[in-house]
Amino acid sequence: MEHVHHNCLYTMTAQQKKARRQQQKEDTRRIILDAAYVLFAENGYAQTTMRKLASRAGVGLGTIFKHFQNKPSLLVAAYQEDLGKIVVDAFKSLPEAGIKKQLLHITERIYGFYATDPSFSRNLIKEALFLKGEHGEILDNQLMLFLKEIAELFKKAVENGELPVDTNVHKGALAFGAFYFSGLIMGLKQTTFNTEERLDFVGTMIDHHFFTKNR
Amino acid sequence: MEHVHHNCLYTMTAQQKKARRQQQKEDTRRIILDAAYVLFAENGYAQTTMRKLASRAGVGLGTIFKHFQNKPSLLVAAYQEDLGKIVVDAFKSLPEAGIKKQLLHITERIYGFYATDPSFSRNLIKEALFLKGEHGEILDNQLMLFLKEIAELFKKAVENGELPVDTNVHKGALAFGAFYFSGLIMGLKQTTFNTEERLDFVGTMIDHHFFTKNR
DNA sequence: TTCCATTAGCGAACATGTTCACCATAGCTG
DNA sequence: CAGCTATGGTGAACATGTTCGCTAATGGAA
Repeated sequence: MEHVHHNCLYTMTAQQKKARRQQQKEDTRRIILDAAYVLFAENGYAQTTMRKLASRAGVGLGTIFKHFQNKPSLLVAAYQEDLGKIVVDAFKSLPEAGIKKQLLHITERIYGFYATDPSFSRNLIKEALFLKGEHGEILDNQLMLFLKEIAELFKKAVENGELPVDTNVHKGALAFGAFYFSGLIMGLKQTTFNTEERLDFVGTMIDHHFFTKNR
Repeated sequence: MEHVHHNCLYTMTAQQKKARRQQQKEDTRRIILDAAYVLFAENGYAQTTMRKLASRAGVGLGTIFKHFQNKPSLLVAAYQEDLGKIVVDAFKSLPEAGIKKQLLHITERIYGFYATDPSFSRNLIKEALFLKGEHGEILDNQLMLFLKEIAELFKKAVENGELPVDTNVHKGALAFGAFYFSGLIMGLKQTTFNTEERLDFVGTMIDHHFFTKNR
């Protein structure tokens, strides 16, 4: 990443000039974010002091707060890209057959991420849960998109004839979301995340909710 | 509440003497807890500093930490009695007919509590979610008891013939728990808790999970 | 080019949760 | 009663997230 040199200013177009400062800001933001990602992973959330982070990123303490409202926002920002990629990957590698298999596939991928470091994941979930401000809204949007994608899977399952035609795909997605989220929280409450067990729970719930004939 | 006077020591039985110091400790704990309850309710969680609380309770700053591990524990301790009462009341005033009605009744009572001050409730849930230490375990036990009670309701519904005999009451309770919890979180994510809407969600989910004939 | 407004960058200062060494007393032991 | 131990009570000290006024440089305006 090569910075435009100061002397060249007069050769730049207006747009280039306009973009330069903004670009520099974006760069330092990136530096902070990357340093945060590493430090959080290496030393955990609480142990990663804003001062240590500033030092590691090579910026001033106050600079961090010019880019992120507070520590929780920074935590969420540092890991939402990762999580986003995992979700995208999960949807790309979807099994062809069966809505249940598909849902469990996605669940497994995401649980896998949280399972690698439960203690850290607890902090992440805790801080992300009711996060306010810019990053909170980003999270909400991602959640909304996620549910929309899930609903899409349900829609296809209905078209396949796997689910009855009167299925409300939106409600279906919400039900799955409830199972997924509860399973996640239950798993994280234990010291080690038992993915097997949690997947079994979600699978059972899906079975009962979507594939059981009652009375 | 009248304290035993120092001079009377020699007239006390061994047990009374033994109990005295412990009793005094319990008393100051109570004083702190009550002051915390009031201050949290009046000024909110973040605005209630440990110093203000110490001042209000008439104890030293350090004293608080002889009774509670940290601020989140104090928050949870201050409100888990309230919540416990609400749950007990909800079970006492249970409608006779219909498991769905019963579940929604309980849900409504609890949501009602959280709805009165969503901002505060967000803090409470956030801090209680993965709370460690003594108070975390108490919470877990209460949750377990709650689920057991719910399972009991399911069992009765099975005996009534309202639900099929092969119903797994434990799984049923967990499913309800997932709906209840998700509904709570969704509701609290909004600035004002729309109890009506959330109850509708939980009701719909219960209907679909327990009373829908699929295919 | 020169001037001006905006803002990224910065760290001292502040607020607050938490720790800890110390004190006083309860309550046991002889 | 006399001495000892354990511990409730205490606030100074500390660590850390966050704020805020300052500086310098960017980039637009005259």
